[in-house]
Amino acid sequence: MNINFKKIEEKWQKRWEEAEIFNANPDNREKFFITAAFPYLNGVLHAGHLRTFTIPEVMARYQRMKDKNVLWTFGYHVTGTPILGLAELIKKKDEKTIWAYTNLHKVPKEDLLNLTTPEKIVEYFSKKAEEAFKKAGFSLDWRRQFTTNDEEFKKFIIWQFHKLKEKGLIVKGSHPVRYCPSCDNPVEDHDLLEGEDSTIVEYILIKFKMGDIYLPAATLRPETVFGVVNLWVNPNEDYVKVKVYDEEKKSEEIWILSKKAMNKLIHQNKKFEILEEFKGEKLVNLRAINPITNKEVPILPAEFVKTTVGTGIVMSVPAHAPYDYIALKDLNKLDEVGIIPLIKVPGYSEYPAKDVVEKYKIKSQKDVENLEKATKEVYKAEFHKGVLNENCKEYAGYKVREIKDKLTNDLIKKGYAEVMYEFSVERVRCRCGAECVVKLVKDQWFIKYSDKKWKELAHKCVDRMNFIPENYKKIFHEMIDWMKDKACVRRRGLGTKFPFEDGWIIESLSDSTIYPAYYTIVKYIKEHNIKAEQLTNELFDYIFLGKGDIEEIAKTTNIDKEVIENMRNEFIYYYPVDWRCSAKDLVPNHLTFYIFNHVAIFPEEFWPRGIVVNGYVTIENQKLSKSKGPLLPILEVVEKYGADVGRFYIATAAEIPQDADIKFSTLEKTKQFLERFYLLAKEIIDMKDNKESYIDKWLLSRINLHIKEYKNYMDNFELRKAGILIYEFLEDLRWYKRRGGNNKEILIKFIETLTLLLAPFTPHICEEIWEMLGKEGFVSLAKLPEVGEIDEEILKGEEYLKRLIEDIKEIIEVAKIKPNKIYIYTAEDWKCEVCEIVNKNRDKNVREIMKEIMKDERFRKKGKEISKLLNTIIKINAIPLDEEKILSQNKEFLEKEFNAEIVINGEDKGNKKRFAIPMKPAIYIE
RNA sequence: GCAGGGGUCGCCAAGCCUGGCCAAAGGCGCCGGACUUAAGAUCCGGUCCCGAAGGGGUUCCGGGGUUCAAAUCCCCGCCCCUGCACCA
Repeated sequence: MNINFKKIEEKWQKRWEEAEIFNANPDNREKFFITAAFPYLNGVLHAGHLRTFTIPEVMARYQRMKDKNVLWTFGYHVTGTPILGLAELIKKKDEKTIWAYTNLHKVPKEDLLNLTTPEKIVEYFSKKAEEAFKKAGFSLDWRRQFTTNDEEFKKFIIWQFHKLKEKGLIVKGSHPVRYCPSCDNPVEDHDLLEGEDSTIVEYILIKFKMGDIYLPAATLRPETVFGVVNLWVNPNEDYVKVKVYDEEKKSEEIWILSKKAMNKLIHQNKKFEILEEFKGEKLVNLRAINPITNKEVPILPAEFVKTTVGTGIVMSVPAHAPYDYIALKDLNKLDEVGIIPLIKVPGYSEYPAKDVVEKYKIKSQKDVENLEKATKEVYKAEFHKGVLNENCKEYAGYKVREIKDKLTNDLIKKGYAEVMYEFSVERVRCRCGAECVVKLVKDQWFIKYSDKKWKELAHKCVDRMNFIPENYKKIFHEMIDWMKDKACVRRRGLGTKFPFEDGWIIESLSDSTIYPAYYTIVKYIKEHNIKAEQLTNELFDYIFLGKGDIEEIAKTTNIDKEVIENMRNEFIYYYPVDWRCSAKDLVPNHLTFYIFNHVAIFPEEFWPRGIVVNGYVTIENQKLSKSKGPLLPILEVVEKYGADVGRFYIATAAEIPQDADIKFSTLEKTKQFLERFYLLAKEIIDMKDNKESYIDKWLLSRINLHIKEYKNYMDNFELRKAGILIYEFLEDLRWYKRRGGNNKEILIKFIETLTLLLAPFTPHICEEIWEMLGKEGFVSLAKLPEVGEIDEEILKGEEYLKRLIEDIKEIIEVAKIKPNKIYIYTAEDWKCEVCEIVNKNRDKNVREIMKEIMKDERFRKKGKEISKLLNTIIKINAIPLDEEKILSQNKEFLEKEFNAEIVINGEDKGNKKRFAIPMKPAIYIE
């Protein structure tokens, strides 16, 4: 029973292409614009792409069958550094790269060694991607393809940046990066030997004063500044007195801090001139003034002070920091310097630090293990539940977590404090072996995502958008709140030249935010051979914003007025994007930028309408990896299992938000399933009989019920549920046959429906069957079936029979009887009446239903019995049915099933009749 | 740390929002049967424990609670995964 899927697929792909049926042009139908985040082309399309792209592909086909005018297309992302880096690695014949690309990406070695420039790589992999899309049967409009390195597209990006700049959203500033001083370069995760998962943490330096000298105390808890009773230094470490020049503030000050800290701050916009070097002990017992409280405090020695973190100067807050508390006790100074409570925390005394030191039985500052635990506990409790007390001046009464940011900003604004960046882990090392530092990059260009007004617009957009799954609405709101300014230019890589300063290239996440708009017009640019230099800012203003004088623009750009008008109209027709689909990794970056940039540039009617976020893909429980594998290229799936199999499997392997695990054995099963479907269709088409029977109506009802459910599922992107429904169809067919159904007319309707519903998932095999059914035209363009009559009673009747069969079977098995005669007794009338009352009061709860029943005096007499009955009726969800009629109609069927005589409501054998309940008849077997 | 997702009867995985057709769908695996020369495929049945009458018992990470009724709602705790940006 080998079916040549490959041949079928090629046949239909060719026909689709010849007929150009997926090319989209505006007309008077309702439009549907769906997009997926385009792929980055530093390799072949793999199983992850297959999932993320099959979701919109299936949806595009579904909507097309709902008679929508669907725009569905793709571009390629090529800007940035990875492709550049790949070209260099290939040129160098890097062993690991060669291995990965020949074995995982399946690039023949002779081809691979040729890919020594970014341009060649883009050309090669874009061809491969196109081949993969085509062989997977994607219904794309191929006239709209482009890459982000096309000169025409770059003009679009330049226009976008002008729009942002006009609104004041492109700004210059500095920002911290991980940096290797030895390589003199920022380092990315994969450049690191150690400390890959480190993040950059902001320490606050509170500048204590000693005359005109500052001692910057580094802290993560600036809110405790009100409770400082002394400062700590490490007596054995090296400290320096320095002249500090701040390059940003252009100011000069004298500081004392550890030598190590100075060496770090060199990278953070500061220049130093050493005036004096000494050991920490020299500072001991000097006094310094807290700039916030003006309180003078002594400087004391402590060994726990590390100079690898912070400045080597630490504020001491014994009420809330276990280290400080125990160190003061060690020195026997606690009484002398005092202890100031600041934060009230439920479950702790005035001095939480004291509580935990006692709780963990900490005896000295050398007990680091317990001190860490204690510190964590106090910090957590105080941050989450703590409220600042009256010692905290204007911040009194606020919760720590609410006021912390404001307090910090206030301190900085007033000049009492500065920011110092540190890694979250102690050691971060570059591949070259050198220790990395946090460097503050100067004169960097940013997109000002921190802008409050901008954020408000983004929130407004999110409020109106649809999200699949729904909880992403909340997540996007949070993303918008957390968004900081993003550096938008780089020195290296492919991409658009930054229009406002030479030497920069627009960073690749920033050049891919509003490109779906470009899809709507790129076909005109290609068709009319429009050159990059013709694509002026004024032209884009007109097309996307309706601004400017078209006559003028036509003249200056030398583009036909009509063409410009068409572009404008096509944009208006298809925009906004109805759904944007992506895997969840793009949520905190691309998808959020997508929203931001749309609301900044376009009027409200063109803001995004919806986002679909899908989970990841694993293969036999292994994460995908472009460099280590597994990868499973789309082309390999298509080759080994067939396009339809791959599509159906991946689209239904998991619900959208869940991660999907690809299992080869299940893929194999899917293949068998599709083969069965095809053979079944063939069998039905070849049928000669046309026997009508009672069960026909049941099957029709089931078909209609499934059509209805299918549409509900598909409209909500519940592809897995829609897929499972297809299997239910086959189960229905089994029951239909078992009940003696064999009506060709009905079965043709059955297979026709199934073909239509499967077509978005498995279009090739469906086209083939559609043709076998003698239908005109492509199933891809056919209309979905309407929902016909659903006869609830006949559905319930069959369900009743199924349940009865189950019951009888169970008795036979447990009692180990071989039945000769089966007696079936339906419930007495009064029980059916109760059942009816229950069904009429579905919306009420049990107690209320009981009240309703007890209105009748006859029932009141049977109080106890009724309450039991009521529970059972609810539990088995019984509805009133003419059971006796169903039984007698199907007596023959039951007799055949059990090979025994069936007696309906006959002599009460074994005193069983009294057990009968609506939809659960009593049974006696002999 | 912050945020999000998750822990279900061998495995995978529904259900949870909207409590009661939930001993809990479906698939895989396993066991038995039909078909077949055989294999595969397909079909029928079984797969927590007990049971010679459709029943009973014990289950949905652990512990409390709400309710006539909890896998589902609430509280506390444990464990796992992902993201935290300048990188596509």
